[in-house]
Amino acid sequence: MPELPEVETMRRGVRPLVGGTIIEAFCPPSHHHPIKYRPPPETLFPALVGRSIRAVERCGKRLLLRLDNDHALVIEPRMTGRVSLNPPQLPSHTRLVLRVRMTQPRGNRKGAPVEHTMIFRDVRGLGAVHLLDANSCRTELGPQNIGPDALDISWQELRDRLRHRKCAIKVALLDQRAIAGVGNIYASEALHLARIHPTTPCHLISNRRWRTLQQALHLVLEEAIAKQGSTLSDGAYITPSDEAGRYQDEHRVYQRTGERCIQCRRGIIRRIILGQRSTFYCPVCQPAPRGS
DNA sequence: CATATGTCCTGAGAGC
DNA sequence: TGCTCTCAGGACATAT
Repeated sequence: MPELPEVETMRRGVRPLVGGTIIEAFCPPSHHHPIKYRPPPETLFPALVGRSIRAVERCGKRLLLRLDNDHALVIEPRMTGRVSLNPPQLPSHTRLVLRVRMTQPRGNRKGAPVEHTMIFRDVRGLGAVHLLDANSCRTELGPQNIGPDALDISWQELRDRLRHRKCAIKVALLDQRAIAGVGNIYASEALHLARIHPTTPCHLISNRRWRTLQQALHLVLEEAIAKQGSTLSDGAYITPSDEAGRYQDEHRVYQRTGERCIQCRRGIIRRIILGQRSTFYCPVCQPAPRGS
């Protein structure tokens, strides 16, 4: 499931498209249910042709291609969406194909045209592709809907945004309006590193622990980016160059139910359900909050 | 406003 | 072997 590190890996992989011009955009014919396109495909795809790509950015768990007309092509991978650059052939469940011609090929004095193909593929089809104008970008990706990026947020801001809540800290970390980029994997991982029990109510967390949690989030996310994200047993996530991520091997608790904790070497990792999502923790490192 | 629940979707795996 | 069932969870809509 692409979270911040996986989408950041996508962003870095797709960076070679910057400066190129989109010469073709389409979705190959298929029998599967269409994903959510906005505007609908018959408007969206033609609107992309002829546009050049100014920048490739990440907004929380979304990938943004900034275009030369102040629009942005926003790709939301959600559960099983992934991008590939120059795939050998079009795989099943391909939802978008962009052919991009590089206008100024680097290190190529003869100027032979260089082309790239970027595809967005989404097996379960829960993802979305949006073409937003400048105004929609400001509102839909603005602070009303997307909180500060998890890599940029200070511990004080994290605290101030969550400390009034009574819900479990694990649930709060998944709220993209409070803090952007954290998903189910990295919420469990960061809480374990910070030694905070996932059910701890936000309003019971001390200043010292908010700071520890922010540092843990930062560390875990940076570690995961360095390993190009986590490819789980379902294999849903893969890097743009079709390599598996390697951070799943470094997971401290996620999908490690029954294993011995590598941090304290005593606890046995447990799995519970919080907010309808699997949550993993070590009962020794992360003692239950008082009164539960 | 905060929080809880239902919905979408497909393929993998379990169980019979 | 082949069928049916359950499960995975990010974002959003709707309800409380």
